[in-house]
Amino acid sequence: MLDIQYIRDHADEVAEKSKQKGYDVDIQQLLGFDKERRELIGQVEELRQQRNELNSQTKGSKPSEDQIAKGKALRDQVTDLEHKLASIEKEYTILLKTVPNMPLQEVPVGASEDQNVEVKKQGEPTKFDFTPKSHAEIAEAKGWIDKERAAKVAGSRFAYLKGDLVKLQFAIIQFVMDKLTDTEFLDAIIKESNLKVSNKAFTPVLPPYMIRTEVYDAMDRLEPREDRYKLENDDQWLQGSAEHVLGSMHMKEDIPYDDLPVRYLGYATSFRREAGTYGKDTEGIFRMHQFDKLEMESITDETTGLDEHKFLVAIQEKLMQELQIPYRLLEKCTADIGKPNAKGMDIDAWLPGQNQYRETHTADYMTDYQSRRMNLTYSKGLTHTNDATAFALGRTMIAVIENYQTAEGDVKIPMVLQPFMGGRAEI
RNA sequence: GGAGAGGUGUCCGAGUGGUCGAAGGAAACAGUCUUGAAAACUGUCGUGCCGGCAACGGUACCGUGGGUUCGAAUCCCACCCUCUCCGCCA
Repeated sequence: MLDIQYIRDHADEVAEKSKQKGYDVDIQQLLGFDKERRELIGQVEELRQQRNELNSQTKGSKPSEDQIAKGKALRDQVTDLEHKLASIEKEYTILLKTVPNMPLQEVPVGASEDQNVEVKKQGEPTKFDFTPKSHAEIAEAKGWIDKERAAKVAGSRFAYLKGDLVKLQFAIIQFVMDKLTDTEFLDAIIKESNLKVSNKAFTPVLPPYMIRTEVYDAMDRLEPREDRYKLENDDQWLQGSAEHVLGSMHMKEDIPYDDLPVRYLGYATSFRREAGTYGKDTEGIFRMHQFDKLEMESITDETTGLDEHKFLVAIQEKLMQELQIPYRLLEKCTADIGKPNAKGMDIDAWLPGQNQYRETHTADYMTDYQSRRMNLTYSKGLTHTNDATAFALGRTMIAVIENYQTAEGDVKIPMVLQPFMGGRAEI
């Protein structure tokens, strides 16, 4: 949640920026509730004060009839006002929660993802002297993806991945894990991109795939819950991204400055209902209900947060470069960065079979210099910033398959992945 | 699934109706002493909210939510979580 004090002080700005993000929030109504709420708090606390004073007079001895009568009267008044306060507070909180985090100044204003701004293009789109196939066509020919049987077993938008495709996925995982735990690799990126960040290695994490309602909501990632999978008999959900369970890992903890940055590399199979996206992007293994991701997650302080964000993006770029996959870098516009985020970037890989760039990685930057959204507590007034970037394995695989296909229908494995594929150059 | 134990401040831990925002210890911070360090000693040391420019005042918080009472960390009810043992399963 955005801090109410920040909203009071910057009402117009908050209204304007919420709108830019696509959230039409009635700030004036919110401030009305806030005012009403504060008046009631004042009244309630005054009554409580009276009650406490009465109690401190009577302690130690039996209270007189008169004192008891007075106490009873006070109790009734307090209870009455507390009920009123509770109902106002409820409406107030509902409204407050709809206010998104504020985008940073540099985030381009835009009404949809079409207005994301291309920051750079790296590598020439792969050209073939034959007509490239899409990943779905290649996978079908190779027997790598079986959606029909998956539908029989699990329903639509699931897939069995088989054979070499599975090996490819594990190869990519191992490749990324090796790189991110290698401080020399990180050092080189820091130097190259001229960032003031630590070269601390990422800690690999296998997180739980389930998350409690309360925690999910505190992460501000629960809504819209139509897109989440709820477990019927428990107060738990299947996580929709490793970020959800990694970001909440240190909830309600103090993290000493000296421990920063905290860096995790989480691997998780993630689950989304993809409600409302029926019929869209369903070719091959796009938009599955279940997908695998490697997620980088950093917790930093307010002075290094933005550099850390740039660092995570630089890492993703470097990984793409090492895989020699052409890509473009997008600065996400206000409408696309997501409710709890302050800034975001996408890396889109070139997909020859589709003749277009498609998102493979994303980087979200959250900061709560004006918000307490995460419900995290930090030592000595530390403002936390939190970055998450996802390395979508399915999408990356698609990019590898499409960019490295041969006229014979094989796929040449990038040099960097070959050690993890048993030294094979082709599959 | 059965049985038991337990959830108190950064941590450990006391506290069974008013004198408790909460003993004691540890850690941390500042200082005295010391050439320096350790030890010892002294002091500081939770968070949210409301009001206030501030000093500060008020209020709430002892797993969560209800209840009893003039008054609840303490009594009652429900729930959640953690741990141990047994059972079952992988």
